[in-house]
Amino acid sequence: MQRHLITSAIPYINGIKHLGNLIGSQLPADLYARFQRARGNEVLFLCATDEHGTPAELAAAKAGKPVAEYCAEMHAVQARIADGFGLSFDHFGRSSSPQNHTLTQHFAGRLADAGLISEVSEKQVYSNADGRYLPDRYIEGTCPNCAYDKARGDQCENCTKQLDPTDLIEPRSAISGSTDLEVRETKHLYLRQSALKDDLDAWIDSKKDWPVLTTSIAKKWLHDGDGLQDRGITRDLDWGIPVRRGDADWPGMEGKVFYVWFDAPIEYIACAGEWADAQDGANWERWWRTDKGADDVRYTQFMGKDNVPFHTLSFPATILGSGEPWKMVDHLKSFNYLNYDGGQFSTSQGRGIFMDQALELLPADYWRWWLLSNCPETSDSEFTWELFQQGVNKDLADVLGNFVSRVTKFCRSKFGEAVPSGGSYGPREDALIADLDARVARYMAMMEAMEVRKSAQELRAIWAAGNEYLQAAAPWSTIKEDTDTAAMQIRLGLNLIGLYAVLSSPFIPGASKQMADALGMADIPWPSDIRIAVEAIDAGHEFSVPENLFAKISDEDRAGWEARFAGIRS
RNA sequence: GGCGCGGUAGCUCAGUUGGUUAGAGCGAUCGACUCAUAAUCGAUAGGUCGGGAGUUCAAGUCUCCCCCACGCCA
Repeated sequence: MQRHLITSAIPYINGIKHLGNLIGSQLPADLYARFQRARGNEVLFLCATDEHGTPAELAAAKAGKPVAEYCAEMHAVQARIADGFGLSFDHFGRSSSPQNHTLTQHFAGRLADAGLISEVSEKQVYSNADGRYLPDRYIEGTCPNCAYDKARGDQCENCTKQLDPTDLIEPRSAISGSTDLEVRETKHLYLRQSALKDDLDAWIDSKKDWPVLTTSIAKKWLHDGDGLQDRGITRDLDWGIPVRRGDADWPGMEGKVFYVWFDAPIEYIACAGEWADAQDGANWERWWRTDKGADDVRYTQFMGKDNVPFHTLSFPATILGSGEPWKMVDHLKSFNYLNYDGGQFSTSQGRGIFMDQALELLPADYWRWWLLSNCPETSDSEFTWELFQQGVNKDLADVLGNFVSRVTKFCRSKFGEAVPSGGSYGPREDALIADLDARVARYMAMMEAMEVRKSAQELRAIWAAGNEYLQAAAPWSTIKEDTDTAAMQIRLGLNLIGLYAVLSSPFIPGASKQMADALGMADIPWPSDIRIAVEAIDAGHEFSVPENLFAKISDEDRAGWEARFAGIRS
């Protein structure tokens, strides 16, 4: 039995994610986790909310709530929606957990002991009215170059000139609008990633099977310009993990917190601790420590392309630098973006379809199937309502759903609601079994390789094979002169439904369960031999005719949704 | 402006280390069937593989130049 540690990039806390976010990491990660579990492998699938940083504070302020309370509420909302989409996390944690506080401080301490942390003095703008330091993008003013009056502290959007906050004319806080600002000298910690550059480079070079998208991004950061830059890992904020050196105070760092990008990936590890504590003390180190049983673990990360640098460089630098035997990622699967109707999905602009809205329209399986079968793997891909309607109607309703209908309804009308007996498989059935054998092998190879679109394509072909068989066997004709043969043909059809239920479960868990339930089969094992699998349900076994598994999306629905989601979310 | 990823049938996309008549699904057209959610099955049509030059016995697949779209950065 293999052991798979699987993590999805952790979604930020400030709001409900859109479908682009979903297909960019959580959904393919879930597909892989479900596949590995179905095959009988041991899986620990972890995800969490990323809760620290200025955007969380601002979102909380906008909602009129203390930030801790806001995060707790939004975490519950995201957890509920994730559940609605069937995302099968073993634990959905929080980067603000006590476990992550301890672990983040631990890593910082180890890195400092290893000489990989440097202290740097910086000048930052402090807002007296807001009672806090303002990062560059939270300072606005008039551009000295073009007189644009909404230039940000780091750059003028109008003339693209780079700026320092002190360059701005009449600078003001973007949060409160206050002009009561002053420049203060403040000390910060930097992670000396540059010292680990060669180690990281060698590590990346050892990953021959990673997608080009992944390695090319990592290589660019390693070698571009002056090479990998050191990175500030602390901030002058209230909300976050207090800067401590292990369990000791860190002189000079009082009142500061770690930067969100330092503590967020550490949550992958801390989340296992949260999981263990929720399981009444399960052993989490056997998943994460190679000296404590994680040697045979295969660790796979899923993420959008924008997250690649942090997962290939910053986080590995943290782990390597600690000098401790933590599990490093084995395979890193990254995704491009899903676009919405000619533009981008946008959380800040409310453009596109958000996860909660999607579930109001249709069950999760519809979205899961379409998104996964159109997954943006090699390049950005496009969501349009027309493509969505076509894909769902054809693949789910016509090919799979209708197959289940025609088999079960034909059997009910001719033989009753029990698997009919009589006849035995002949050449046509042997040919189907041989075909399915090859297709299932390809399907599994594609799933193992995390080739999401190709897996979906093969699964669809497996569904279609059932219709092809039925069309050729034509039990509705056979039954006129040979009842036994017709019974055998429809018995095979019913067995195919069972096979489809288990094979499809990583993609469409809901419909898979409906199929299994209709057959009265609680637990169908993953097929190791197709011939055995299609003889699993014996004559006499009772079944029921399920409601149509998938309703078609009408042109009226599509037009209505298209109009409803054309604007921005209010 | 620099860098990155792409530009393959009407649409969405596959095309390993260069090698027989460039593939799939959808859509279209025609036919078959009638058990089924007017579903299914079969067949056909459709591409000078963004443009140009080069290397090679042979290039969608390598090299160079150019054009276009998108993204990142300064």
